[in-house]
Amino acid sequence: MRYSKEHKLETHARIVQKASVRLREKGAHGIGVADLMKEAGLTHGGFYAHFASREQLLIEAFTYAMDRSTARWRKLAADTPREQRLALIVDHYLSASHRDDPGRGCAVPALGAEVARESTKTRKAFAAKLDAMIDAIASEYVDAPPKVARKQAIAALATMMGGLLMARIAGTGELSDTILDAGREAVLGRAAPVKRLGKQSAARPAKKAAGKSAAKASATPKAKAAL
Amino acid sequence: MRYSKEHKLETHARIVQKASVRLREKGAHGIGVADLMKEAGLTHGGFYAHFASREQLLIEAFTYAMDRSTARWRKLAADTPREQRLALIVDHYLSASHRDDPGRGCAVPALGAEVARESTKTRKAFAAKLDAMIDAIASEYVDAPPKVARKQAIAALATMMGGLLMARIAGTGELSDTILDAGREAVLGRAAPVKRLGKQSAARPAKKAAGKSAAKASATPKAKAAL
DNA sequence: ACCAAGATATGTCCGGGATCATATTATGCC
DNA sequence: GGCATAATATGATCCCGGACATATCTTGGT
Repeated sequence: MRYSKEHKLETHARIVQKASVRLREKGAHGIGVADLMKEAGLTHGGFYAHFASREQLLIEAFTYAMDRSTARWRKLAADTPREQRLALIVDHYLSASHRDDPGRGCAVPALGAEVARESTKTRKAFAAKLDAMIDAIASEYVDAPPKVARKQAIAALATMMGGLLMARIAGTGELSDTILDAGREAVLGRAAPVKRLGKQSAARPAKKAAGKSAAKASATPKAKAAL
Repeated sequence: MRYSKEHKLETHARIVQKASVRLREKGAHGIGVADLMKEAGLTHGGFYAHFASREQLLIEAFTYAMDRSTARWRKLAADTPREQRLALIVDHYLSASHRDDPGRGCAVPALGAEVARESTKTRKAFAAKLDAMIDAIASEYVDAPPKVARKQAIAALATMMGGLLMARIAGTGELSDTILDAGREAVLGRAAPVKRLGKQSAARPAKKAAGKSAAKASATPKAKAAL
């Protein structure tokens, strides 16, 4: 072969990476093939030498973005004492910087709804990565049986993703910050993350943090539904 | 005036309503002006007699969809004993029928991410309705101080919206149903809803951990329309 | 240095969508 | 019934995006 062995692979990877950023920023249909190629320093013509279709790029870019998030969490967990892992992840996830930088953030709040409308093939590829995400978080709920841990992980992720989505809709003002706070508190069960800025409110019923399984014991008649 | 006073108003409203359904189904950019007009039984030409721009229709359609959801919750609450209200709303929200019928469902999981990328004007209009949604749910947390109630409402909504989004990504299989379950349990503090809602996706035993303390039973009657 | 294969660029086709200008149709008042 | 006017339809324009056919450039081996 004339070109260096990895030349095309590198170019391909670069297209995917840059596309994954711009797609998260502008939406699955918010940017065209020509502009995506330009992001990688190329023109639109060579596109079909790399991808069978635009959809194929979408799949690769989505997959890449999801893998990056999951890998980041696993790495963060590996470098952190167990009791702090979940808090660290959640604090990063429900932060203003994540809210304000969708291009480098989780693909689910940014692209999930659009993915749900794409072809089955695309949706399933994405769903598989969502499943991996769930597993990564579930592995933090070590003291619960696998099925319970997965449900807890799902609940935590749902709150995180829904919270980030809501915060982005709200923009950057007070409501948005309150949403981020409320989400963190709900997931972490009012435990104070190491580096909270302010806004640490009164006691709330214990949540479903890494504690025992369901722990519905507290039987709080009213304030229930802490999550 | 030649035409009956409300003729145009009715047409306008019909366009908005039909559009709000199709937009939730196909995304904010997934359907064009011509097809949206066709939905209302018209052709595309008259569009600009009703709306200054496509964006204006989006704003009206989004607003309409959000108002409908909020109004439905308030009505549901008014017709239900206090202890069951939240459970009823959540059970409807995190149901297979809501998941499978985005056109009649909550606009946030369906359109939120796209709205966050629209013009400030559009986003703010949507955010205002999100705020109203939060208030509607917060009014169920009657025994907490207003600020706490709002945070609890935000957390509940985040879990609901994130859960529905995740469930739609997962499709209609077992993972998807597990996500709906996990979300309900998280929001309602592990109480199992008495029965599933109307149309069930795949045949699956809905008998999940129903053992523990029955915090709040939720006798959900049949339901069809979504939230 | 040369050159063939591979990688990228140029240019085009086709379809679709937003917008608007103009034509047609429907309505209710005289 | 006829007419002025409002509501809707027809048709055209302009632009953008995906796909692809073809041309040009780049590179490593000779």
